[in-house]
Amino acid sequence: MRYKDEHKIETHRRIVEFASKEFRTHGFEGVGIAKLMGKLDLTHGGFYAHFANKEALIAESFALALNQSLDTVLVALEVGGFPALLDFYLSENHRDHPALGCPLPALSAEVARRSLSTRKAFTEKLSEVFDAIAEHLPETTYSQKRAKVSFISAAMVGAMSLARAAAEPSLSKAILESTHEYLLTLVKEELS
Amino acid sequence: MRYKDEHKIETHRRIVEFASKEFRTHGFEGVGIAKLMGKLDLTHGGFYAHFANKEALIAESFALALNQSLDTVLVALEVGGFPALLDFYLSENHRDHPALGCPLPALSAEVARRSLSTRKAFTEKLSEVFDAIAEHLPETTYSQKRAKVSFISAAMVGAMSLARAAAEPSLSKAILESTHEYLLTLVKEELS
DNA sequence: TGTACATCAGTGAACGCGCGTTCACTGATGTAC
DNA sequence: TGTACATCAGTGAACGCGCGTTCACTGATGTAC
Repeated sequence: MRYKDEHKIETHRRIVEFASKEFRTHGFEGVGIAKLMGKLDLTHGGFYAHFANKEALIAESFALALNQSLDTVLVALEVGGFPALLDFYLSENHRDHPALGCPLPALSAEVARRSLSTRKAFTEKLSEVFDAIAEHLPETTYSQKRAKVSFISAAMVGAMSLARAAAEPSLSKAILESTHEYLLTLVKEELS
Repeated sequence: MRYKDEHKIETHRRIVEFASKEFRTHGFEGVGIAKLMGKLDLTHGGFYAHFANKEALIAESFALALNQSLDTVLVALEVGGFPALLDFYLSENHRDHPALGCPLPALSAEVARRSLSTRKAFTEKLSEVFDAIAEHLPETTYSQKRAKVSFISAAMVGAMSLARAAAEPSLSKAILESTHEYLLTLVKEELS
């Protein structure tokens, strides 16, 4: 073959990687194929040599973002347990940089409105994420761990969504801080 | 004047009311002016006699949705306190009918990406909502009440966002139920 | 009560624009001789 | 080593479409006589 195998794979990877940031920043509908490809010094026509359509890019780049976010979460857990996870997830830095953060607060409401196949891909990844976090919990049964992970995730995701929407810095910060406080109490209780 | 005062006001109200449902169902970008007006048996041109632009409609109809949602929340609180609120908010019925439900899980991620004026209108309404709910809490200080409301709201909003995105019914239900369980424990603790 | 009139809520054609997608093509590349 | 060639990653014009917004207008209405 006249191009190395790596070549096309690398371009594909670059598109997915960049798209995952753009989607987190502007939403699925706020990112156009032509502009996206242009920012990568490519033209829009080539897009369809890599993806069946925009929906396929959405599913793939969402999964990448969730994987990357999970990696960060696991590192925090290994370094400092749940307190470290709360510190990093519920930080102002995370709030102010959606492009590099967890895709759930930025995009899960939009995922709910997309095709069934996109939602299925999302669901599978989310379940994997819950399982990976659950392993770090002290609860005895699997279902207890899953329940606690679901709750903590819901609270963190909701807090981040609301904190990003709030225009008043004090309100935004208060949402992050109170969620941090209550969740910290919850994960510390189990140690006593 | 040749039309009654009520006439234009009533048309304006119909547009905002219907738009608030459409936005919750399809997102801000998923609703077009022409189609919206068409469904109300009006033509798109008339829209600009009622609103400066689409952004103004977004701000106004989001505020309406949040007001209506607050009314429902307050009724639940008066009827059965926080347990009743959790029952209704974290129900499958609420999950499956976003058009008539709370706009926060459906739209707060999108609000975060809109104009500052829209975000300011959102922030003010959200603060009012928090205050109204806070009055039903037993905590002694205002800031304790606000902190608890922020946390409960964040958890409910996040749980609903994730539950709506999840394609697997068992996962979706599990998120709602575990959030319900943990929040119920939280609001019952204070009684002991 | 019946008619002429002024108002303005609502109409609908038109605008420029960006969207997702298709497709005939081009030209940089690795390979074969 | 140097050249001819086949491949296919990427190009860019074109498609139909819906978007938000503007604006000259129409015609249903309540009012004045």
